[in-house]
Amino acid sequence: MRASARRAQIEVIKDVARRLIAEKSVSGLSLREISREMGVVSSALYRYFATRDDLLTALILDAYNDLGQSVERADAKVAREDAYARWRASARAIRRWATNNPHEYALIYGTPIPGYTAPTATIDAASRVARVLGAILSESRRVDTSVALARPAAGGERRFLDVDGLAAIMPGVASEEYVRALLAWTAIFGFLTFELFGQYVGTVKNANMMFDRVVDELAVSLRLRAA
Amino acid sequence: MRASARRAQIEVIKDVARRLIAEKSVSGLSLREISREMGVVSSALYRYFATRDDLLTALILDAYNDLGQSVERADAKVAREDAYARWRASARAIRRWATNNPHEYALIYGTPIPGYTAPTATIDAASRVARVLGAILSESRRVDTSVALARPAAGGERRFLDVDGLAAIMPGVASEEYVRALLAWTAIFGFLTFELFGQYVGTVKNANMMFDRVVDELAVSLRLRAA
DNA sequence: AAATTGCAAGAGCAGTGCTCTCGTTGTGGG
DNA sequence: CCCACAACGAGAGCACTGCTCTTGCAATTT
Repeated sequence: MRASARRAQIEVIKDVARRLIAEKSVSGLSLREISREMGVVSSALYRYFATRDDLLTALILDAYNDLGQSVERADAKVAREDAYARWRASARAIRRWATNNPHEYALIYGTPIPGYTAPTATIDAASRVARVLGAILSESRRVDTSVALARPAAGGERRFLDVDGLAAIMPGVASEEYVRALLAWTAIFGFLTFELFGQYVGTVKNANMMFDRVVDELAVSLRLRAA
Repeated sequence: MRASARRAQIEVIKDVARRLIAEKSVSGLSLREISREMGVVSSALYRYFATRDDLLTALILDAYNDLGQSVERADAKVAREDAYARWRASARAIRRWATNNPHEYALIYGTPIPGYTAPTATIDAASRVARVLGAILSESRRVDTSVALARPAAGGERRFLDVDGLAAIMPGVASEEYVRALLAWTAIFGFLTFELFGQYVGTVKNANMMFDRVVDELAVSLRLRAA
């Protein structure tokens, strides 16, 4: 009974923190304000989070899992064999989550907190999105084994990539494609970072449409879609 | 005489601030510590910067210009007509600057400061890099007018892009190429953000080599280089 | 019923950004 | 030349922050 009360209290703290982050920003989040909102004294919070960064770490973990779950669900709604539709739906789910939760996006994809050593649990949660994208690519190759490599590279990927880790995320995908796969992943989040952080001001007027174009362009590059 | 002393003092403040940002982080930058380093009382700094954010804005402006100048110089060293070499040199210059000044990179490409309205002067400085990349693409099209558009799109770019602004940055480039051009720009910085903010842990082992591969991939996409 | 453990309260410390007032000192116009 | 003005640094102070420590109460365990 006491343990569940504790878990509930932790959820309350995180919820209030999320609300305050949404109102102000992450830098404007203060434990004292959370405690004031909760009608409790600030030192009480330290029973649940030893430090402000610990609270932020918990929020980061939740954010990664929330995003990951959103993308997994979006992907699951599409016919398994339609790789392009899955790719598009997943990418759009990422953007939808990011634009709906810009501050939490900033929390996980923005400037890291000074002591930027990510706990392993965080890395695990962070990979959920990558796993979805990897699975789409992987299964598309299983369906259509005829896709010829446009530019069969030298294959020295082991020198600069963690080939084993990547093979686990997208089994069956030729290592010559890893660069393009990572580039697509990077481009998706690079786009959102640029959009949300204001770098597109003066160039992109309708980020929604532009995003779809970029997603299509990347789909071509990944050969999930014909040019 | 007094005006120059004032300018000098401003430079000292910014230099100390840059050093402290490099040591700790931008969030760990405090005016009081700057003042202590300078052997002056903290309120004295307010004669030069009305607010902490004003100081940061000044540092952001300097960072954009420093990066822009680095890239301009790198591009200038390469034979004008060799578009691919210029592209690669410029991209490498961006990465070199970013890895040499990670905290200043975070300052300009990381999570924006709460009051995230960028002054116009900042936007101007920020576009210096884009102008270099645009010029490379633009002049490459002037040299080789035979490049056929791989996928002549519907041409409705006006609906989601600031076509006029983009045309000013890369004159002579067909608007059907704008998406790919913006994508390349986005990918470069997306890569650096992922690299510097730790998202590549567990996948990319040698970011240096991977970056070159990505730059080549983008060069192909921009048709600055044959596949 | 007694002992232990979890918890909130409150005071307090060192630090922050920022404001205000007060002498001092350099500078330009009459 | 000298004086009024403006710029400047010093210092005190306000409201805020994260975090620590002690105290007393309440719930759980033994």
